[in-house]
Amino acid sequence: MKADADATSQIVVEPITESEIPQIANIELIFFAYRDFTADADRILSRFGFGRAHHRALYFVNRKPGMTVADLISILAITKQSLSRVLRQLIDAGHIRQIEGREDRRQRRLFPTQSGRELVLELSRPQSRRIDAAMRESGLSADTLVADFMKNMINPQERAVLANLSSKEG
Amino acid sequence: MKADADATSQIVVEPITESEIPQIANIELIFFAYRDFTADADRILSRFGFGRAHHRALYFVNRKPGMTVADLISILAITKQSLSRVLRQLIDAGHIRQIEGREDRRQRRLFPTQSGRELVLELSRPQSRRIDAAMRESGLSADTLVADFMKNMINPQERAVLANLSSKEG
DNA sequence: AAAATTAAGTCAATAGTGCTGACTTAAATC
DNA sequence: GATTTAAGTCAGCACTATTGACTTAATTTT
Repeated sequence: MKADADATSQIVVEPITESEIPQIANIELIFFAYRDFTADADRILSRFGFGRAHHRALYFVNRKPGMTVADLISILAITKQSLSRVLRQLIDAGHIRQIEGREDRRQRRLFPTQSGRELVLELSRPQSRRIDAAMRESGLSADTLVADFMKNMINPQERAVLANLSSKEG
Repeated sequence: MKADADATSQIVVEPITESEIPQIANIELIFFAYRDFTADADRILSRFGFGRAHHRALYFVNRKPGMTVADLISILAITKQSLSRVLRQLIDAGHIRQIEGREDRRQRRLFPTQSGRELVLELSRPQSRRIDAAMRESGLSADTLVADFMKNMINPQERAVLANLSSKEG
């Protein structure tokens, strides 16, 4: 008993409590939920030798066809050098094509090909189904509470970027 | 016009629609919400030269003090080799200590130190506040809808792991 | 008691994703 | 004509994670 007391001195034996971190249960749930949410797509991506970076790039190009390289770098918040490899692989695989800007010929406007569209739909479908099922099972199908909550989780200054993505204009 | 039509053949100009992917708006919101959610902790971690892997390991050791190395590997779903470096750095930094199992002396039971507890609280506080604020702003404070939704986003077979984390027994 | 299994740790090699810095090319703008 | 901008490239580095092979010590099985 004495030896045990010595060996455990300085350590903390009590788990974190809700009194210390009120949202501890939700922190954990979000961690596991996001992991499973992304795992759906990860499995499909690995068949193509792609990773999450490819998914994100392909996703936004499909969401806003005709976006420039600079647009994509901005929305992904990564560097030009980081994007280049991923973009090259997507172009080489025939999922994305670059077209010289008509107004500004320095720009390379990014468009999905038919296969790029098909791939992004294949990646998005299980994610959409998972959200849909979770909403139904939680009795949230009819309202916008999930969207409201997620919006409020995002930094206020970034919410403008989202509004732009949902808008009709390129 | 003819040149343009040729140049854009095979590409897709239309964005993804909700008729193709019903939950497209929520997919996007979840992506940005999770990014901002983790960014809070990332900033703090970088001050210590730590990454997300350290956060996750430290988190679960604080959540279930006395867990074994095997427990942690299982819950993080990573390999022993991946964990080893991260765990070593956390031990060297004095945030985690290993104590030989009393029943099974092959086991190394993991406990946070006082500094480990303080660090995990510092990392968790902004995440807890963000969730709390988002719930209040969405009018969800009073009920368990967020938790319900997140639970339903997790693969059914993994929900048992969560129940174990929340239980009183080690 | 010997053999097999288990928990943990280690060494080596590899992959994916991201970073910084420095530089080039071509086009647009001042 | 000079400067700035958009995109691309080269080189090197860091972090996180992987697989495979192996060691050590302790426990369990036979």
